[in-house]
Amino acid sequence: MSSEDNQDEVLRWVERVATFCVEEWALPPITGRILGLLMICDPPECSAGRIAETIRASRASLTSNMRFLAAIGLVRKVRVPGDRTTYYRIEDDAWHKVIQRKLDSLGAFGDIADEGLKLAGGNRARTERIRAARQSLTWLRDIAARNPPNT
Amino acid sequence: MSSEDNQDEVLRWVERVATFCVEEWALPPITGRILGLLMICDPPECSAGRIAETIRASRASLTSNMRFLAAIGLVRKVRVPGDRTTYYRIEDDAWHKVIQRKLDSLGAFGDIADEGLKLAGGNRARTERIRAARQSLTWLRDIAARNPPNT
DNA sequence: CAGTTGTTTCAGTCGAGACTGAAACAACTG
DNA sequence: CAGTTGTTTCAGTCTCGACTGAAACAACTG
Repeated sequence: MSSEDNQDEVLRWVERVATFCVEEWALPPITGRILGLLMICDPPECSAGRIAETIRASRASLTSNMRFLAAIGLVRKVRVPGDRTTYYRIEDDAWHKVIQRKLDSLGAFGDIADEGLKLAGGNRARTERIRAARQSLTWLRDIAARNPPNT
Repeated sequence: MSSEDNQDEVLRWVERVATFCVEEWALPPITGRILGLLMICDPPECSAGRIAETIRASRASLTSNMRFLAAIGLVRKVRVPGDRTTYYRIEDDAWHKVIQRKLDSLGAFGDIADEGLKLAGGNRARTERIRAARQSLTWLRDIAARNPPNT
């Protein structure tokens, strides 16, 4: 079923995911490939060694990337008794977390904007630009808060 | 009013905006500084030369950065008759555009996810991860479409 | 214990691209 | 025309950090 023919296609798909991660979120290429592969690999758990050879990356690179991905909570370590290998699995809510984090960062920018308003003083023309920015930022954050995802 | 005392504070604020742009959107530092300055400068229009000296960047860098910012529609060129200088002004909807673009890119990822589902075939455990990702992505895009900003 | 298998660390390479200075260019003035 | 002021181009530098290979390490087995 998941024959070798398929493998090429899967790799191409992984690469598309990686490209997206690189361009939109400025992640390193290998990090993107890992995420892509972990999204579609079968079974869902995969060892660092296996990932490394599949995406043609060094094990050293895998180590540091997996540590990073685990640290930010996108990937989980899975250890199996009687097996030396550490397996990794993408978190079910990985992409939700990514998006949520982006939304939170908009909130942080809102704070910066607020202080900018203070700095600009009462000057209407000067505060208007910042106010417009702040408005757009809070807009998205607020509707996200008001329309929680149907889990 | 906007005295020299203020200048330092403004520059610090600009730097905070720049840092945000660099960390969250992976823009080059100078690009971030330009955006920050254009948000708060008085008057709202500012020449490349003036920006350059304010944020301590070369004119060459300003040229390429302004071209980039104009190309993606965040900044507008303003020319005044009888004045050789080209002025720049941040677009009123600059940040709205930035956010909108990010939302659109999520749609693009949705397409990638769809093709991933085909690749993964009927295998339930395999499609579930992709489905979850797709779900989170479309969630935000959809509520954004349903709750247009109050312009 | 030696042997096997997997992981981590570390020093170093390498490429990308942000940034600059200087020179060329353009658009005006008197 | 020469002079002034602003802009753009271009070649080159320089920093950053992603990535790797090799060696050290860890956890097991017989």
